[in-house]
Amino acid sequence: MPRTAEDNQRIKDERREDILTASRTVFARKGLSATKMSDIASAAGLSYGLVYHYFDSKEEIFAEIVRHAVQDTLNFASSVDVSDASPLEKLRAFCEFKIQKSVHRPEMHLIITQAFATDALPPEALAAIRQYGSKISETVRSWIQQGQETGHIIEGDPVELDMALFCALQGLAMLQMCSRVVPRGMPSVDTFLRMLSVRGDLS
Amino acid sequence: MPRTAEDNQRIKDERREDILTASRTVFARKGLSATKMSDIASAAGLSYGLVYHYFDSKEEIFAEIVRHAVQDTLNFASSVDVSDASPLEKLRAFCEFKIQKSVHRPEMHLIITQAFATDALPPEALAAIRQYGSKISETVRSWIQQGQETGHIIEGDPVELDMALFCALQGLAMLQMCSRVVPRGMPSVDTFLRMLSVRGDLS
DNA sequence: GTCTATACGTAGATAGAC
DNA sequence: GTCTATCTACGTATAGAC
Repeated sequence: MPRTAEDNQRIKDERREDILTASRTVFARKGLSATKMSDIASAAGLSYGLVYHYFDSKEEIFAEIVRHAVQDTLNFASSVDVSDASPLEKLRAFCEFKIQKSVHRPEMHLIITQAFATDALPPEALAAIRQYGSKISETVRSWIQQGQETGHIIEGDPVELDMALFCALQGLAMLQMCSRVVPRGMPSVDTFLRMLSVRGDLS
Repeated sequence: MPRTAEDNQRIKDERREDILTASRTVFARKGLSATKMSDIASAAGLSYGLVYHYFDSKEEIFAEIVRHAVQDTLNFASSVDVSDASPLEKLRAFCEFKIQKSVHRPEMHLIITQAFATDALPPEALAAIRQYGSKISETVRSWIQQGQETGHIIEGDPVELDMALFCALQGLAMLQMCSRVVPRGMPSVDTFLRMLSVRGDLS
């Protein structure tokens, strides 16, 4: 009994997902240019040529991963933004999200950063990245400003505070990726939030 | 009048330094594997083949840069360590050093990190890197512990606090490297130190 | 849909001229 | 000491067999 068109489509979707999943680790570990298509193929358990059946090029895979990662974070930030939580709670939720991602999928954040730094990247992926950067920091900054108005976030330039938080989260993803195990003594959300919160608001 | 042996030696030293300086930027920007020898050559204003007169391979240049950067930071940390400053002041001095380096030579910190992450690296460079990681964090951790004993640093696992600080500094270098200009609103030392210091010890 | 074999280009490294 | 020309290896992408 031959496979139906639906079966084929399902296989195709699965393979695409396999490739993307495998690529995430390899890209984060070795970077875009150092990653060979053969690396991806073997990581995904596929033959070399087959990868080209699903993606036109290495850069296309990279761009796709970036798109997904960006969308993921943006979605979460938006859902938090429209919630009725307090500004500090929103910041906490966002940090927890990023930290959790850093632990379980450190590739994500790191690949986004690579995309920022790298030169040779498809224009579409670059556009997504730019949007991500401005949109996220814009949102986080608004939380900080609201918190300052209610007196739960310390005074100071929101841009600076936003950057400080970004740096901490960024560095965490980096650290997580380098040390290939989950190290004991991971920084807690509270430690990071101490940079922003007014004395006494955290335990 | 022919050049003396000293002249030749001086020229040789200068060229080596030229190559290293030029390489730092390129490596940080593009990563080890994406960097071509031709990139380095043109960045240094030299011909392609000449680079091989001074270095045997691309990896050797990279390793040399890493060694320098590591030594630089280690030296500073040691000099601070033996000073009679308070633990919090030592931490502040170290942060200021790293932040300043991040601003003026963001390549440094970023290249060290790359070296951590990358797989294909000369064994010697790897050894230097490992030493760096353990030595630095060991020193910083000792400052944190001393500060906790004198009551100027908050209670908590020193390993965790050390990591948090490391993340922030790490992320800053990354950010600095990605946004190719010196952005307004750079995080201040105080903001980072708020993660560690007891309430009221900072302005 | 999946694989292996091949053509093409590019980058690392060397040799030899000036 | 400095350059250009060349050899070689490897990685991308494609073509064609199963």
